[in-house]
Amino acid sequence: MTGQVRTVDGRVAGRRGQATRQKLLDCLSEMFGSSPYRDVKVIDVARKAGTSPATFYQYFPDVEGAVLEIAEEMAKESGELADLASGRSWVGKAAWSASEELVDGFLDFWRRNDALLRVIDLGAAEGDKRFAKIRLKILGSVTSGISDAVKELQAKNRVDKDINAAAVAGALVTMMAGVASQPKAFQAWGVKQAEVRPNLALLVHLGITGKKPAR
Amino acid sequence: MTGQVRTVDGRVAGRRGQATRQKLLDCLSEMFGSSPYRDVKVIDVARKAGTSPATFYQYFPDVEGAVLEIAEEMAKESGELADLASGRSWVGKAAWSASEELVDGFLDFWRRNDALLRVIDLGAAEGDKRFAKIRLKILGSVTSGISDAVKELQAKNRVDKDINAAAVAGALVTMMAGVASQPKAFQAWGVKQAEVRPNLALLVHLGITGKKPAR
DNA sequence: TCGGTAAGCTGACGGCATGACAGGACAAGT
DNA sequence: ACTTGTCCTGTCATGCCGTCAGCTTACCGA
Repeated sequence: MTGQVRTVDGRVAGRRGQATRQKLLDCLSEMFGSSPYRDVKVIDVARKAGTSPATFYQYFPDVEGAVLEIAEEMAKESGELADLASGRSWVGKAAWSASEELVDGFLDFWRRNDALLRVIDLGAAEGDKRFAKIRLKILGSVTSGISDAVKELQAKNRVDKDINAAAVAGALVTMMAGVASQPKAFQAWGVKQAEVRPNLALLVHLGITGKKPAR
Repeated sequence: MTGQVRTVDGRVAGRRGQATRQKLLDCLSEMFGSSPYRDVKVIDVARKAGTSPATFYQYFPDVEGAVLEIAEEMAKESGELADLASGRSWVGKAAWSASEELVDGFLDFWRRNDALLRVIDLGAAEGDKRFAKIRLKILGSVTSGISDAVKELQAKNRVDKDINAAAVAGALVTMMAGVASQPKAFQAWGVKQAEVRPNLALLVHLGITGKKPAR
């Protein structure tokens, strides 16, 4: 699918080249966890990878370019999210456990990749289409899964027809993403971590089925 | 309340000084709207304000310091948000219009200040306590307003007692904030702007009252 | 074994941002 | 006009950015 890996100046990267390239990506990933986005410098990444800034620019046009690379990688892993909403039963008790699992799976995924996802969110919000595209790829599968669930319930007359399934799905996904990326806020509001998940699951259940869960 | 405005080296700023200081802040605000956070440079702000970088460093330790200043200013204006949730009736038809007005007011506020709020969110998510504090100040009033509404309904036995009011309120506020900061995402999911607000209001209504709105 | 070729890496450079300082410009009062 | 205190900027050292030429390394066919 993707052609060979190429350097900025057009040469094809060999074994060794790909290794250093990957090492640079790894170091950059790690860096996002430890220092603010604004302070991530090429020279630091290069030093950490035991190479020079010039080498970095052989493989990436700039820091953003490298970030996009990492993000693409993560987007591939985000396929696991799709199963959290698709192919589930959203009726009765099954709907409640589906909500719980959706919230759990989503929050876990987000917390595993929080630093990177923050950067993607920022880029997308600032209007960068490349970041927006990746964000869509990551969230799209869950969103359409939820959207389909709502539409199915609408078809069975279990949910009002004048609800826009996609809008509700998008809002619920956005809610989960937001909650996952600001865990400290809930602490400040006097909410324990353990309390967040069930209450979030409740809101998801309410949003999808329009009813209180039957536990 | 706040003491006199002081320069970095401790002198008190006079009339003229405060004027240039303010101009720098204004130019910085404007800059956030037009260029990515990562690329905002002191020299650009200074040039835009018709002064020199040295002057900037007279009044602010760095870009972040200035951002915090602007953010504090905005936090003061965020008092208007408090009235969107407090002192409203959350029963029957009144609850529906309260939901609509809450969503409208919140989204408008967020979109008016989106660039700055993005930066605050990022700072808070990255663990900077100063930004987290400001974020709390902005969102706290709405959150506690919603939280109180839920608690009141719980007291009247109209909402289950095992719901954590603060957790639900926080999640709803986070949802609104997330939706406001990523309007493009909904477009990509095929949802028109006009569709977002009513569906968001529906979710807010469901979350607070636990019931579908009586329209 | 031995060039030849392409890949891989780095030193070094001009350019720009940062941050500190001293001294000049300015306004207001005497 | 002179003084005083505030305000601004020229200048400098430092450090990062992004690029290039050129050196080293690995691979390959003869």
